[in-house]
Amino acid sequence: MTLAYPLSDPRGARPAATLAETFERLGARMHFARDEEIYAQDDDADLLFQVVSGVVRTSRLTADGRRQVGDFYYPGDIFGLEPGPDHRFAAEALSACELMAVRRASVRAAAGEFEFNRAILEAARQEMERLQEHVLLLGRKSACERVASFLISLAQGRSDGPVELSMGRQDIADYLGLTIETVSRMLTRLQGEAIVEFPSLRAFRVRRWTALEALAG
Amino acid sequence: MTLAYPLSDPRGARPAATLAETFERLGARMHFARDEEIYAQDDDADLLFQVVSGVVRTSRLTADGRRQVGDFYYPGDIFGLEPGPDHRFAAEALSACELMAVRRASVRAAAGEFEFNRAILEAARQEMERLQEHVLLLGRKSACERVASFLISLAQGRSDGPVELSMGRQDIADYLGLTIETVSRMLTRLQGEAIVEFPSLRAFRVRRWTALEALAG
DNA sequence: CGGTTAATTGAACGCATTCAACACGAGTGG
DNA sequence: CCACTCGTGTTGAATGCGTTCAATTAACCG
Repeated sequence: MTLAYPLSDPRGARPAATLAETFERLGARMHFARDEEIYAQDDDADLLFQVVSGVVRTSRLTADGRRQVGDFYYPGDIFGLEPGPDHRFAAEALSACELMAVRRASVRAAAGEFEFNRAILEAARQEMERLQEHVLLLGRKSACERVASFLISLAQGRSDGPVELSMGRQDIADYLGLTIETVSRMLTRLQGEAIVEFPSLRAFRVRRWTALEALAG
Repeated sequence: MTLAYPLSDPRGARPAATLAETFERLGARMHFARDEEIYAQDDDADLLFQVVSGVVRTSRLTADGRRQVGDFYYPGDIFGLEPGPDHRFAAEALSACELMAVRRASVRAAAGEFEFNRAILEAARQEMERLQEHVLLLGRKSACERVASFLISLAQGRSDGPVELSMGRQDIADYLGLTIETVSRMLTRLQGEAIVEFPSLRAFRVRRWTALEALAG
């Protein structure tokens, strides 16, 4: 990891209008290489991050080695916001990443800034929404439905152009609570039914949206 | 549902120190009978609730009838905080309930934007913690581990006295992402190994804590 | 080209589900 | 007090989905 700017920089500035601006003002720009750890499980949750470029994965390891991927974070997303004083999930760079980081202390110092507080709350809400959706997926969906849901969540918005798959099959499996083999089988099946198409291993295109949505449960 | 006090009561009071105090001051006391709906899926998320007595269950139904229980809320817990403008999960009273309810707008008006955000954020964090734990459980734990984890979460704190099971087997199953039969089998097994003991269907006692924790994964 | 890692495919297994029957408890009325 | 019923929970047997283990293929990079 390389640090471009010093981390602490209160500098007594005025309230920021947007979270992005606050990160720009109070934050430090950081760079992480592919597969580099951003923070570890059980680390102090001191910093709050916003993705500028690249993709980040959060994950948690159980004692006996099983892994659960929490989520994937894309440019604009905020992560590192934790319930307690330490990180329950570790964070790693899926690809080369550029991040903005702010200390919690800085957040507190700038606490008068309504907009900033509001933005953190907004981030917490997004996080809750992701988590609720994830609980429903893991609790009540079949393997096929999970994979279909996952592809939809990646592809939605991107009209019809090919969507990049930033993560490998193992990451997808650990995110969906499946094995890598099952994920592979489901992808093959979806491709066989001409619902999605894989120009390469790391990119796909949705061919039949309604069919995919029907399969997502 | 019966309403003891009017819902809106700004009364120009001072900022509250804690969310609990805010509930005491601004909230309206509400009563719900067993199995009564507190709010429905897709209702406007206008109110925020705190449990005074009784137990509340949140749940979500999929189109084809599968149900996922979000969580169970006990006295002191806050629920109803949602990411978006409407409720993704419905809430029902598991037993006869006494709740304090406040309008979001009331809290914001009375406590000030800052206090409001701080308190809500704190509640959101607790909710996130529950959700993260739930994701790990649903994604990577076996049926036995899920049931053991569930019993532990209910029993922790309560030294060794019998713990009440406020919910039926179906609720437990829908919370753990299992079927009612599987839950029953696991409970029978834990009982057979003298790890827990069931004086009645709706109460249990932990006999061997370390064994139970070992099984929880 | 090899050499290496990631992904797919196949076959056998096992855990949880499904379907079905049975047991238990609480409430009701004879 | 017992018989009846209904809801809830338990138990058994068979099925199936996803896993596991193993082998093969494909992609990537020197």
